[in-house]
Amino acid sequence: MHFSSRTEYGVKAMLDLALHYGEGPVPLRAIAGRQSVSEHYLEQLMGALRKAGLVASARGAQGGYELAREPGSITVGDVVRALEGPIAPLPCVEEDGRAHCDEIARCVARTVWVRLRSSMEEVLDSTTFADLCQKALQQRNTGDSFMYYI
Amino acid sequence: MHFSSRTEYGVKAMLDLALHYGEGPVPLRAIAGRQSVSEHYLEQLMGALRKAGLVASARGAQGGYELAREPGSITVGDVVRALEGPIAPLPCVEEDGRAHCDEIARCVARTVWVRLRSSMEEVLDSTTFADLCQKALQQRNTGDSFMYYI
DNA sequence: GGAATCCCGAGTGATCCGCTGGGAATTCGT
DNA sequence: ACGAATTCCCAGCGGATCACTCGGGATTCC
Repeated sequence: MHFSSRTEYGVKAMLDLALHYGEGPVPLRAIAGRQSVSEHYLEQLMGALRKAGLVASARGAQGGYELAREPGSITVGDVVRALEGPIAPLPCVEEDGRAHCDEIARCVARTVWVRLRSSMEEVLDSTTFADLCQKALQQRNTGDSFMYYI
Repeated sequence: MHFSSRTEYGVKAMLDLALHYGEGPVPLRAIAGRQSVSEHYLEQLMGALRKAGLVASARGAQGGYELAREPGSITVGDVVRALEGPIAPLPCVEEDGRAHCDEIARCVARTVWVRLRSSMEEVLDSTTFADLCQKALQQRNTGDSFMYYI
């Protein structure tokens, strides 16, 4: 049970953008280099993030990506949903109605998955990229060796 | 991001066994029938659960499976780990040391995954099959139409 | 015009999932 | 002793998804 690495890379990229928020568009090449991810692969993820309205893109020379809103209003959950689909440990507890299981009303096992989903959403939706930025800067200031995200 | 249906079926099967705890071995066929799962497929899952020490098996006629311990001492987390491996949203936050990422100490994104893992474990490890049994019986008593698990 | 970008779709090898099949070993009832 | 009921084990398999790569088109700045 893992999120795919799309999500891992996507969150890293978004954090990178958050750390450069307000400085104009950041080209993919720069992000890919800092995060050691294939530029071409990252491109696909950014496409999804753009369609989800989380990043804005500028084409042409001096173009690139930037956050579509301020870091404090974008959560990790937003990114996960954009890249991975609805957050749900099993199909039968996805939020959109499609049941996929006709025993929903009286399925006892399902109560566990519902609680699990809530608890996952609580963590993911309560963490914004502003929070992560702050943590990153803190880490940089306490002279903690070297900062990964420049 | 879903658990595989191994887990879904496995939890249902374990709950079935829990509801028949103390009545001697339950044959696979009975479980498979009640839970509408392929008997042969369920067999594989039970193999994993047996190796994890969660169920005991009796071969031959009148054989079958039963919980290896009392329902109150087996959690949903136990079953998930037996069928799905360590609970971790990303490989880099698996409990056994294997890092897979050399930036662990200063990777800010990782803190989110760690918190997520904890929160998932908290839910899964705090739910025992005795709890689920109780919920199932409650539901049966409140005349809630019909009980799925007989 | 030319370089730097984003944009898009197609292809690919590996891996896993969900399931099926066949058959051996074990145990119980008669 | 026999046969039915069961667990056990291994092997295969079609489809899906993942993590990429490749190639090329469109756009924008200098």
